Amino acid sequence: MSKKRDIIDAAIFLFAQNGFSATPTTAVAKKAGVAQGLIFHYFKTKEGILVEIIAELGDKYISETDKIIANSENGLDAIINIIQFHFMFENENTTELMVLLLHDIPPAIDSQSTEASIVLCNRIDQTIAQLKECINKGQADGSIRNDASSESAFIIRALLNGLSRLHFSMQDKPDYKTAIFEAIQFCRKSLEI
Amino acid sequence: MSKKRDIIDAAIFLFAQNGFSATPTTAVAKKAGVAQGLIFHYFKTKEGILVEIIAELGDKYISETDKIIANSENGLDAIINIIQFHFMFENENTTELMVLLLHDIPPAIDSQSTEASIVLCNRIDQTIAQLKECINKGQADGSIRNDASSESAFIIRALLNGLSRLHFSMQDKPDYKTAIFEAIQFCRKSLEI
Amino acid sequence: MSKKRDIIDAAIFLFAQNGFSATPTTAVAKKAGVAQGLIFHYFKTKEGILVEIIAELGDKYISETDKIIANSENGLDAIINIIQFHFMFENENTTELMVLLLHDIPPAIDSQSTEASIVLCNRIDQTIAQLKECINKGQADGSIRNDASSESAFIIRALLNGLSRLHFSMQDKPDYKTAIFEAIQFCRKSLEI
Amino acid sequence: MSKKRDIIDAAIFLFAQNGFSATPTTAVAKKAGVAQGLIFHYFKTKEGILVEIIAELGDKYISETDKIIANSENGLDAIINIIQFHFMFENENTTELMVLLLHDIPPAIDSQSTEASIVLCNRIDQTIAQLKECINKGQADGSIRNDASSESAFIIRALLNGLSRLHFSMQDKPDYKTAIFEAIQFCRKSLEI
DNA sequence: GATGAATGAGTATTCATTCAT
DNA sequence: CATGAATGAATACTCATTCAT
Repeated sequence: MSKKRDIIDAAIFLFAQNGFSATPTTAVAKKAGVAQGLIFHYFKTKEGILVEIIAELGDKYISETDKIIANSENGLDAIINIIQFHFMFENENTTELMVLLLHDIPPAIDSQSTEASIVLCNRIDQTIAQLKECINKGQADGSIRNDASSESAFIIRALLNGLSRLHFSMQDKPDYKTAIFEAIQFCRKSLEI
Repeated sequence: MSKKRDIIDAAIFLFAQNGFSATPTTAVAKKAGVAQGLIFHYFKTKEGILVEIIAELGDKYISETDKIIANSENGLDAIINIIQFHFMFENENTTELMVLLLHDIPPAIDSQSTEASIVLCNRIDQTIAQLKECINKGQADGSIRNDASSESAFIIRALLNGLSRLHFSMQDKPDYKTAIFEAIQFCRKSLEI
Repeated sequence: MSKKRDIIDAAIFLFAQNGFSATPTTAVAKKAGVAQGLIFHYFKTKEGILVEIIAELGDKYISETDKIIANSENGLDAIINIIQFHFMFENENTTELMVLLLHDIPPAIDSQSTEASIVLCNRIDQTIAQLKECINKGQADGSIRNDASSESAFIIRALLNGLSRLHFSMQDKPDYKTAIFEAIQFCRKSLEI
Repeated sequence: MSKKRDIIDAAIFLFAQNGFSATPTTAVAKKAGVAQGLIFHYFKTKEGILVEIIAELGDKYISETDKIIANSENGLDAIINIIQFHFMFENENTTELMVLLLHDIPPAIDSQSTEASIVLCNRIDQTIAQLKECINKGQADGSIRNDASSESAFIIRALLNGLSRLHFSMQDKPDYKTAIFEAIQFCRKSLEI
């Protein structure tokens, strides 16, 4: 199973660096130190590697945030903790996350949806559902104001993904630590009673 | 110059639908009703089309927001108006904007930056600079609280881009009008005194 | 007629530098400072330029050698003078001659002969005929030994063209002046009584 | 390795017939009976085929002439034998040699040198070095006159290449057997004491 | 499991040539 | 005579994928 792992790791590195479609399977095989054919033994298609990367990282993210929600005092606290976790996660899984957020999969629109984009959207959907759950919980436990709509979950997800994307792609990044702190304040002020 | 326009329009449509790298220049030529060679007469490379699309739409966005800033009462008002404009712009230029936000340009990292990604980052930088200007103005005119850092500009940009991206790529979109309203509230609560 | 001349001069330079097939007509037009279309106004095809270059230089060479033959004392003297002239000509028309000798025209074999190769072979044939004439004359006037066959003309032509080719294409050229002197001695010893 | 051989053989035939740049790789693949992609599996570029052809034939020529030199009685004898060998070699490897001598490689001048031209010049250099060696040996063993300069090696090479070129490209070839005999006499008279 | 030869469809780009102006 | 937009056929090279070993 070690060689399969080598292939995935090589793919993460190369997809993050050059993009999915600009990375040939020959390059992945070379970096992984295996024959090109072995890739298609483990993954039916090139996209199969991407799907596995997305699912793996997405599931890891979701299971971690699940724990965070379970361990938080109330709904608002859970959201704050998720935001903090997001940036820690981004920091520890920069390369992998770049594959998810900067990947070049055709949009899942017009029935053209690819398997990778379906899996990715599914994982994002789950994170939005988690945030919604937190908002509902927070409104129940009194930590989040009642007029906050559940659409806020969508907004927070957009904010987090958008920040990571900007972080990855911009050369002139602002003071990122401050930005993270600001992001938390941003959400807190918007949600708390 | 009409044929050049036809090529750009065809490219916008196809890049938005299938992604940049999944769109062959033959398809662009066919849709534009011109010979394939003409594409390379006007644009040196396939990426040249993308660069022109990005620059064109980016400049349009920036010049509009410039006007909005000039016509707003104060700093906070300007930001609110920019957010509203953003969604109107997204609505009126959905296809073009999908090219900018969903296109598959390799990340501008590791010196691998492509011309398209450079041009795109440059335009995003300008929009961030505009937002910073609004924050500074708002703090001067008393419409924005003094402890709001200029990193908020980065956050608002991330929020807007993130929302449009989610909007484009997710199947189960939430009630978007509410989301827009929420986004404005989100920012207002976070910035106003 | 000045622009036609500009086209020919540009073509000579570029064909010599990059080879005929590696030189696009756009490059010729650009260097000549004319529109690409004008090339096809003066020359029906790209090969037409090459044909004109070959014919022009070939005819110049032949008419000069004709004069040399007429002015030489005897057959052997004529050949020696032609050899000397050849190297002077090579020196004064280096670029043009490179087009003739290094050009990449498909071989005139298997009925695939191109117009350019026909014109070139025709000119070479004429120079061989001139040398044959000199040998015959030399045998008549007693300056060339009788057992020298008329195939020597073929050999001398091969020697001259071969030397120029080597001269053009080799980096480590030997002392060329000595080589020229040697070439003359080479022929003299072989032909004279 | 058989398919690689098929590709080379097909390329030799087609390059000789139509010239290098006028031969598409599709034609080579078709004639070789392989998929076009296989060409680029074995040779990185189209020119790679040419390089291999040149190196292969050049090395064969050089190793044969090395043997001839070793087996010759003296320096002059070695040169005479090399000349005879050259024409036998030309006869037995006509097609391959046409690729070397008629191919359309841009001149190795102005730093524009292609890999093929570098390899070719290198092989020609080696044959010149061999001839020089023979002249030196001949002057030592008394078979070649002392006032023959080592530039004669350059001249003999020019003569042989020039003769083969003329032979390949001219329609009206003279009695070639006589020409060979003459060429030998030509050199002998010029070199021997 | 693992290799790498072999395939063949795909694709950006080039370029001679035409033609309306 | 002169331009340069427009054409369309040609072509080197890429690359995911298959398969015999």
